[in-house]
Amino acid sequence: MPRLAMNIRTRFAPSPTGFLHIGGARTALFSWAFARRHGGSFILRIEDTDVARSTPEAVQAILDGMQWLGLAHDEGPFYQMQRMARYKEVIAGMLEAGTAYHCHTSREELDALRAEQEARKEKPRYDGRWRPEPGKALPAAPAGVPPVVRFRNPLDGVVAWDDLVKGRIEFANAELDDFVIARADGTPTYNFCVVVDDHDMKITHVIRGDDHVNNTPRQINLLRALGAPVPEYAHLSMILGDDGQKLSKRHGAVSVMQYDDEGYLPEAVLNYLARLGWSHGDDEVFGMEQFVQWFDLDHITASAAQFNTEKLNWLNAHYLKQADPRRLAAEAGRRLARQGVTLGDGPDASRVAALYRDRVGNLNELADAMHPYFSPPKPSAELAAQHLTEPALKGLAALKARFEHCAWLAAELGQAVKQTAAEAGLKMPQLAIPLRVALLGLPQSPSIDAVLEVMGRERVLSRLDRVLGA
RNA sequence: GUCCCUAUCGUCUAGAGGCCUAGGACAAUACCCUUUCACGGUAUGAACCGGGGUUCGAAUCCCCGUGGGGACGCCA
Repeated sequence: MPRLAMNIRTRFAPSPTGFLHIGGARTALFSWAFARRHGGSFILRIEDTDVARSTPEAVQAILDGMQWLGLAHDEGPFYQMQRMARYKEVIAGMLEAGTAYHCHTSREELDALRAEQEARKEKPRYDGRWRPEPGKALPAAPAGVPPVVRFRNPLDGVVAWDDLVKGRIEFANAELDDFVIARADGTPTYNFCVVVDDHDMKITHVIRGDDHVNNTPRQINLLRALGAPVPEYAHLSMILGDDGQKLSKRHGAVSVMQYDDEGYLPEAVLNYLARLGWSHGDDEVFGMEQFVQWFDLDHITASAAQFNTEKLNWLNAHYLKQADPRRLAAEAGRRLARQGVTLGDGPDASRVAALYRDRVGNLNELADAMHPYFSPPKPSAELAAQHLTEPALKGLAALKARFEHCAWLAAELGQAVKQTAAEAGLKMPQLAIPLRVALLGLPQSPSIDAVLEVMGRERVLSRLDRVLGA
């Protein structure tokens, strides 16, 4: 494969106008995996030429999101605003070579032009009125209107490329207009910077969102005008929200960091994203190491995919079940601390976490489940009335006596509960549930013997005292 | 409006002309396990957008239609 011989270089190039959302995260994941898969380099580039909308907070949010996901870049982050000198140099060269020209059309004129074209049901585009042609008389440049620089796009022929996910795509040059590459204030625009950067950074594979398909022919023409090689392109279709609607800042698009807040494990989010629009036969559950070995651009779906929170939840639960209890205890501890609960003088948090990791769907639920172990429970009046009845309390008293000198091991403790129930003429649930309410303030819990063992004799006895009124 | 992309169970998808009476996963339903609640296990229902071609044969190729999406900025 020639692909193995060349040094694969991919990039993720977000604009810092908001948080890193799920669609961006998947684009980053695929670019990262492709570079990793081929032993290449993954570059992070911040496209901040829109000075009005870019913010340092957004840059940080993107960096945080990438870090949380564990998508490390090999080069960068590069900031376009720091590459101004280079862009201006290229623009000057193009002006010199005649592949770009000054255009003095005002915004008002452009608006009028667009309105006319729309009225005629045509595709709105610049009409080339300032485009120099042999034998064409250009109007006199109006004074006081700083010109923009436009790219001189070929008039006819077609631009085509073999998109690595969508197959061959062709555009007639007649559909394209002479787009602005530098604003009146001299700052370069997106389509221009991308081309210069991708070229300078020797990007071999441009993996990006579907919404850039229409920019690609312009960028290819620009690349040709610059005498630069054209990279491979892979356009990823978009991700729709859970409701099938497209994601936008005001509808459904959430920061990847929100998944952290909601108790998702990064490996679950990553695994979910990997399977959203890409597949490896029937494989569903796999870690990043495996993903990198399998990943290719041939098995990416060309159509849009709908986000499915339920499947993400299932993967999250799956990863929770096999996560290291110490890590889970730390994560739950972080969350409990926010509620003012410390793990300090409670039972072994790792053991508690181990008791619950296969019963909860996310870290917040885990924290909730662990909560009663670390702060005294307060059974509601309803629960008390329902379960802490006269016969149940008698049973609990008997149980307490037994617990005082019973060996503190799950098997023994389970036996103790069974025997006490039998002696008190109670069925197992008739004693086990009141016991749960007494210890945890809840009628449900993991196996009662395991709960007892983890909680420890002292804590069990004192909690029993509380309900027995001793 | 113009251009571009796209179309398999509710959802994510397998499928690259015969292996498909279309497979897997999530979700759903039922049952089992069980000291509670979960977990887990087993089973069931559920799809090739429509119409034309091409071919001995089409979910797979082509065309048209329809649905969905994207783009049409001195945003990225």
